[in-house]
Amino acid sequence: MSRLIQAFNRREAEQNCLSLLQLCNTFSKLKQIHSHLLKSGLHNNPLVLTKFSTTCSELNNIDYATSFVFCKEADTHLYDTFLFNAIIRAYAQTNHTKQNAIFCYNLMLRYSIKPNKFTYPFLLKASAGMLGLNLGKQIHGAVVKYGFDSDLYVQNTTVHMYCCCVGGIEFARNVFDEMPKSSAVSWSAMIGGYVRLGRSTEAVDLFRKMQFDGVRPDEITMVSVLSACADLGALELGKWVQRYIDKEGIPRSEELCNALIDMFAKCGDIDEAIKVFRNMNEKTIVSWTSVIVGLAMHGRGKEAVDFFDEMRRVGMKPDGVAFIGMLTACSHAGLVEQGCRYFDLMVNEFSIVPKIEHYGCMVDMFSRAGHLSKALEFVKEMPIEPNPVIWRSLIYGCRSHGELELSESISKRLIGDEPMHGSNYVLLSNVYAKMSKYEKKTKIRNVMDKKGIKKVPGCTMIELNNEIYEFVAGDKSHDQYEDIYRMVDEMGRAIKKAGFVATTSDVLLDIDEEDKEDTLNKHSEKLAIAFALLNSPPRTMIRIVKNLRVCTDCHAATKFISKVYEREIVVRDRNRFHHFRDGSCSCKDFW
DNA sequence: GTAGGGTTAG
Repeated sequence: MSRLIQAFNRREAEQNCLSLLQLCNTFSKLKQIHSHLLKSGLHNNPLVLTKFSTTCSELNNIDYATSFVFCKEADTHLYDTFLFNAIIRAYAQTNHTKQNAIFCYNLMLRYSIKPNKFTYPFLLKASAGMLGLNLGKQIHGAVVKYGFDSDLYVQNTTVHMYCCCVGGIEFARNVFDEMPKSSAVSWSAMIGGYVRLGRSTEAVDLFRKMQFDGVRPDEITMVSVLSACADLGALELGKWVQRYIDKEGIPRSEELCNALIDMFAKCGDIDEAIKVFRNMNEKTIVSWTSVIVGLAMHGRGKEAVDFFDEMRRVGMKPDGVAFIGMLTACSHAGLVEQGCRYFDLMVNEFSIVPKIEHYGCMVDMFSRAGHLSKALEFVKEMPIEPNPVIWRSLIYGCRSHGELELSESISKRLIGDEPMHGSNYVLLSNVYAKMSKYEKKTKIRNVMDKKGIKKVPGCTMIELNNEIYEFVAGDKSHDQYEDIYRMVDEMGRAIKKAGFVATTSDVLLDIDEEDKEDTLNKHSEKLAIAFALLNSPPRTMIRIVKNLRVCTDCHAATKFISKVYEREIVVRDRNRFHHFRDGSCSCKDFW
């Protein structure tokens, strides 16, 4: 090696050194090269220095390069834009080193090294990951000041950066709207930004505008659009997107297939999701996990277990997310023993350190199944501090299994920790309602009113004839609302005749029985179902999406509706799917 | 010699 570097002339030595670095694939080799650099004096070469830094970064050890480049003895005359770009890029790539990227940028300015148009995408990427809107604005300001804001690459990264900052989406949209020219990348960045914020309707609208503007989407754009469909539960739209992808010859990348699987699973067509999965040539852990999570959401725990076993047979190694899927599957299907086995398997065989989410799944599983003391014991033995999500699953379990005192003591604590979080009050008040403690329930309600705490309003979406409709409780904003309410009344009479008795205990308000029933009848899911009965052909399936958990009364009523009106009704709630058919639900009343 | 957007859970 030393002979190679000490070649006849400096130029040749430089070239040799660059190719050595190019081929270097281990850190020990790199150290060897480093010592030869120092001996031969080649460390005083800007090209070599930059390549050295890039190689360090590729071997995940950028700190090694910087400690050398920026040491006290270093020759600062060697610093140039390329060198800084390489280092900033390396730091921007890794989540926990992003602030170093900004630090190096400041250092660069201090040495009067001019940033160029390549510097800013790295910096914008770094500030995107740090979520600081002010920092993002500063970098954007510098971009404008140096005149790099006319560059398409820089513009796209700026849009992405603002999308990633809390409260930055409108800034992103401003930059996006001002762009004289755009590419699929610009649109994907903006659409992806809306999707990440859960503003899926806007994402879909923007996709439509993209087509109107004649910009050809690529497979990355389609991944975000599918993600929006999944979020909305818009199956028809999702199917249309799938046809569009085929028609336009957009390549089906792994990620695109994964997004298709996820879309079908979240839109209620798990069998189609499995079909996409089976047709994939190369399945990744994400593909497997998406199917497992999908099966879990549909309460098909046994099949999820089969899938997991198949995955292991073909040699795919499960990761922490796959185990979350499995634990959720067990939880939703009441497979407590299986769930415990998977938890042990994860820890002991796969050496995965459980995160709070894994513990959350376990607590949820125990408390749903009514093993409340087991759940509490588990919480006590957890090596990490339980979070409010965990306490809330305990209360949910308390409600289903009549544990009044336990839920009161947990709620007290939760309300102390998060006094403005509405669901902490709603959960407790639901426990009271379930046990007919109406005075206590009213008291909670009054506390909420006094503190100005709002319950998240229930909202149900339904897709019909290429249109997405939204309903909230007592909604009168729809053109057809008179017909809808008439239909709700008719539904109420029909199911009563068939033997349905309203379960009024979930209603928050303390009013007399008849009024309670009236309030129940205005629940958003009932409005959506009535709307669907009015506007879709007889015997066709009805699919609705609810933002909260479905309430006991609506669940019971929907069973009767499915029988009386001969309709299969698929409800996606915040947690899972319910398939209602001929008077019963796929969740077997376990949710 | 350097650059941009994406998928699984909670």
